[in-house]
Amino acid sequence: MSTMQDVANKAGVSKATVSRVLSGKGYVSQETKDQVFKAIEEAGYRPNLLARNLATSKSMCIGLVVTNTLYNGNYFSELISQAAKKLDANGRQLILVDGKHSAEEEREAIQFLHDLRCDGIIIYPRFLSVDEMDDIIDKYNKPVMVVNRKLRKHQSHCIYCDHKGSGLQSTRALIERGHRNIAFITGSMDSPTAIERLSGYKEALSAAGLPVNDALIIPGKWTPASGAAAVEALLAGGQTFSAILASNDDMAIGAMKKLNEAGIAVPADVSVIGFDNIPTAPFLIPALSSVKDPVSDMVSEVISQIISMLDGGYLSDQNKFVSELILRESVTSGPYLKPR
Amino acid sequence: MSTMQDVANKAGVSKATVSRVLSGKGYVSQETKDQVFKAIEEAGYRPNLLARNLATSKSMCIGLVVTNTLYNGNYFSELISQAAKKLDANGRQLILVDGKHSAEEEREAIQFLHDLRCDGIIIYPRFLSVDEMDDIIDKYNKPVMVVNRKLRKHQSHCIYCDHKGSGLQSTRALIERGHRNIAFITGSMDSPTAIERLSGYKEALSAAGLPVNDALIIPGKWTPASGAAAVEALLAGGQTFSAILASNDDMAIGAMKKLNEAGIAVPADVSVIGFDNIPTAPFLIPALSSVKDPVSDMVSEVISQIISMLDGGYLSDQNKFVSELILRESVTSGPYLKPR
DNA sequence: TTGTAGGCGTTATCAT
DNA sequence: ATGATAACGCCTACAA
Repeated sequence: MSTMQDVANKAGVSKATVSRVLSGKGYVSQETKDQVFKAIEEAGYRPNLLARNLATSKSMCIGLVVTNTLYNGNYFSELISQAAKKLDANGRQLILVDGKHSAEEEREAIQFLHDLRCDGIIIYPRFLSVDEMDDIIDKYNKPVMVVNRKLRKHQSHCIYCDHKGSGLQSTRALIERGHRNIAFITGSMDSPTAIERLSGYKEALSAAGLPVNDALIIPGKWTPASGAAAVEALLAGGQTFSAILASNDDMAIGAMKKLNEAGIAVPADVSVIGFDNIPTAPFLIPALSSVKDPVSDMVSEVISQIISMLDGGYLSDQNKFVSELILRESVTSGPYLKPR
Repeated sequence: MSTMQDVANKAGVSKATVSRVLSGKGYVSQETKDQVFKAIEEAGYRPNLLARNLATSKSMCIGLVVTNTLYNGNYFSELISQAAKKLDANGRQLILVDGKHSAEEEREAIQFLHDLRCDGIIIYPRFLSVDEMDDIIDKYNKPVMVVNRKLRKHQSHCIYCDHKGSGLQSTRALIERGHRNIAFITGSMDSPTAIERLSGYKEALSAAGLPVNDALIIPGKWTPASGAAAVEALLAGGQTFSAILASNDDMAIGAMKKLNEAGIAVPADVSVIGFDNIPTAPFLIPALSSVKDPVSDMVSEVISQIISMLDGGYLSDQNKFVSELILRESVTSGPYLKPR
């Protein structure tokens, strides 16, 4: 690997001059510029980014910590592609690090990014508490932004979506359309998102003066299989319900399948709403309504803010995103269903 | 940020000693070790990986170039999560770089990884020609592996899946089950994968003495919408067909939807096979057969080989993967269908 | 406009 | 067992 010194020798100038030519800063005569470029060409010279970053203590890289359990399908790919695209448009690179399966490992991932001297860090947390993240933001001297969580202290360093509100909104939509017995399939309950969606559901019921029936709340694990199992449990329990609110589309899909197998029509007999609005779902199940989780918007905003911080700008406080309920035929009122 | 020198001062030793303690190489008395650790703790010291990498010219990072058009759903997320997991198990990090929309940009992505002094590079190419990749492998002095393409020169630096073979295999399966008029929905024809799958289809027909009917070959673009459009074109053209082979599952899903809308039953009237075997598809369409693309296996193998090279090992030549045809009810022979 | 020299934070090779 | 000291390759005042 040829270095800057090699180029300098070949061009008959000093390292500093080569550096100037490359960075475009400082004055350099056109003549020497040409010589230098020629030498660069001849030497097949390529700058060593490690050395440059060390010297400047900048890396033009933004780290993203995502925890493994999220590495799933459309949601994840949209998150990543959005981040990569947006950063790239700013001449920066994305470094993706896996937060794996625990708070400790999420901490390590952040530490790694820190040790790598990333210009900024985006955390899409799974196990880390908001308080700890507030601490991390305090300690770290470069921009850190948290996605999908509302922080207590550093309110402008996070961006989130009102999951409780969307649980409330979608439940309310079902109620308004005449549903009284609405089953709810939860996500993994170690996830704040799952908890918030459930609480929105409960609150909407209470607000409408409807009872919260625990037998209609079935634990799921975000997967299609767990959605199917939930419906199976519902049917086995002989529950009466005319609608199902599943905490994500994958589970809604699993639920749909079980309903079909049981000869229960959607939406004629029962209505289903999911969350996330994955693109292929409505293609297959026109009847599936969904609450669109605004991942791309959130990621996009987070990156804008990091870049703004790096450029010495201020952070906005507009950090709460709302998700949009996309109603399809599904929510038309079905008959109260007592499965056979 | 405190440096090694700070720690050394605090502990009353030299930088070199601190370095020894940290790396575990060389002798250092237990006593000084303790002092150093204490000093590290007090100073909140964290090693600067940039400096370390510069000094060692190693980065413990492996770069992965994936082109944007692949940033899609399950296939992509499986690719990434597999890579991240496997590398992590070897104490290394994944750096994901976007190859964007052209050969030039793919080149730049590789260059970037090179300049970053990654220990190795994995290329999942889209626009780069195999010849150019052979050149790149020649020039680069660290491990480079290419996924999903068969190279001419560096046969052991690539790993690929026999897409033609799987097109052949799935077409043959349909023929064996009595289908004579098999429609084919292509992928984007600028993709070698799409071309190979199509050629497998044609070859299987010819081998069985069946005519290749161009009117049954409809161009698609990998998306569900294009799959739906393809079926629409098929129906509009009044074509007779009892089976559809779609070049991926997303298009198969779109095709299924159109068939349903047209009142054509799957598999009773027509059989459908897709490619990739995305996990939610069979959940939605039990009748959808699919050819499983062995992404995870390929990525896993590629990483093993890179790690082996880094450790001075040899490369295996077992670099051809076969995909598995997963038959569901779909391929039972349907009646020759002349759409109304 | 160009060159010199010191620094970025490590590692690694010598001595001691 | 420990300490100087020279790399690693680049940037950046400061001088010339």
